[in-house]
Amino acid sequence: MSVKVRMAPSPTGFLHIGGVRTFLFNWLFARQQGGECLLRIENTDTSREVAEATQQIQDSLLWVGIDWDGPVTFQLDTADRARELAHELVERGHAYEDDGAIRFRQPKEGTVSWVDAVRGEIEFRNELLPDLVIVRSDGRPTYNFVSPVDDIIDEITHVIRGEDHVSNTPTQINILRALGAELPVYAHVPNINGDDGKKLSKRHGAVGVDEFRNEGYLPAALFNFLALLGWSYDDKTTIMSRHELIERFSLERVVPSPATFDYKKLDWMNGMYLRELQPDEYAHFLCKWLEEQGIDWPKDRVHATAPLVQEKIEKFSQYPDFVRFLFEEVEPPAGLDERVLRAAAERLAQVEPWEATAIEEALRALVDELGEKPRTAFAPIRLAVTGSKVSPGLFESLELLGREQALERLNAAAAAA
RNA sequence: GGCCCAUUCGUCUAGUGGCCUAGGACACCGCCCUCUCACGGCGGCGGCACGGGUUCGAAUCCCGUAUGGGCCUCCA
Repeated sequence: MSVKVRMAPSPTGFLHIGGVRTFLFNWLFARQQGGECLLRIENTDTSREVAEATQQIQDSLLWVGIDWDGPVTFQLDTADRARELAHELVERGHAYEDDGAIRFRQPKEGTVSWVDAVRGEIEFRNELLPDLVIVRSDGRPTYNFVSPVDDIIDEITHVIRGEDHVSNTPTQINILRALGAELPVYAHVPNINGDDGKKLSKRHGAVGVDEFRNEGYLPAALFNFLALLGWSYDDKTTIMSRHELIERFSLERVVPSPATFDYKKLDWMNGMYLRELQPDEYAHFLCKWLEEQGIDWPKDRVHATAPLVQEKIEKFSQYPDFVRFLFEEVEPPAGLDERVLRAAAERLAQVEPWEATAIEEALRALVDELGEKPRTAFAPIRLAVTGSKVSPGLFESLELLGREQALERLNAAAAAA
């Protein structure tokens, strides 16, 4: 039998990064098994539905690189069928009416158990399970009923979901049995926490996919990072392509304990991905990001800066401040070494051609003649030209800035000294 | 409170009874490289929650305790 899984977000808001990780495991498993991965929006509780959410969820998944098979389906679409089945259960004594609602009748003795693909055997005593409402008094079926019903309809073979569903599982199994259906394989993946051990939320940092996008992370890096939260390939492999991840993923290697989201490690990994990009790809992604952020800097100049920053930043949000001096005026501090600045201006006026290598040669010779150390002599020049103590390579920066502006800034800073 | 789950360096993890005086990665610290910042290289710090068993031998198996988390809604 071919594998079929489903990603089942509820449209109550933007897609949470923890949800993305759970969906990623579904997706990886399906793709690896050559199976199908469905997207089902669990909108049974219409009162909590947020209008934009459905579209936003799809955009977010696609951005990260997670797609699905067939059309997007909605839990509400099978409400009629669920209601029918509920009434059948009533007729057969597996459910009963209660104040206009319908409650599922749990078995009164024995246990329900299953072998969870990530946690092993889990067992509950039936007598402790409450008879839950499966159809509300207004006729709308509830999640815990429609979900297993949809799994039957969709012929889901593996239910891979967050560990917060563990305690729903015995009830869903009892419902499936009462309905005479076969059980899927269950795999409950661990939660993702913030650094205080509590559920990941706003106060820990970014949690919505959009926020990661705005910070300038590469989808491929986030994808790789998320895959490693609760899963590993072996004892030393960290960077893996989408293709490798698909090939190597397995539910057996998913750990049962919750993970903490480590933003610093994500930054490092994103830097790795950024550095491995071809220069033109890098520039392309960078331009796209700038456009999304509404930063309107000349494209050709942005392209020219790409090789200067590629080794130096780990996410695009660090880009604007790093190269701002090439696009806007600078305000260097007063009191820089006037002697060095004037000498540099004078020397740079002569440099031919105006290219990084020639500029470097000239400045190094000058530093030597002045009897200065490179590190001390280049500091005021950098400050005068870029307005900052931290910048891309000085010579490349000068080349890009252009002679005219470079001299202007050098002289202005000298005058202020 | 009840039920269920979890517990290896600060963090992500490797580890399925001897290969472990516990391996890798991020972070942190130091050194090297160096025009700043990064990158890269080298080195360092740092962990099996605790207590009992089982066994010739336990991070690995069992029991208990502690801690953390999830669920207990006519939410999903």
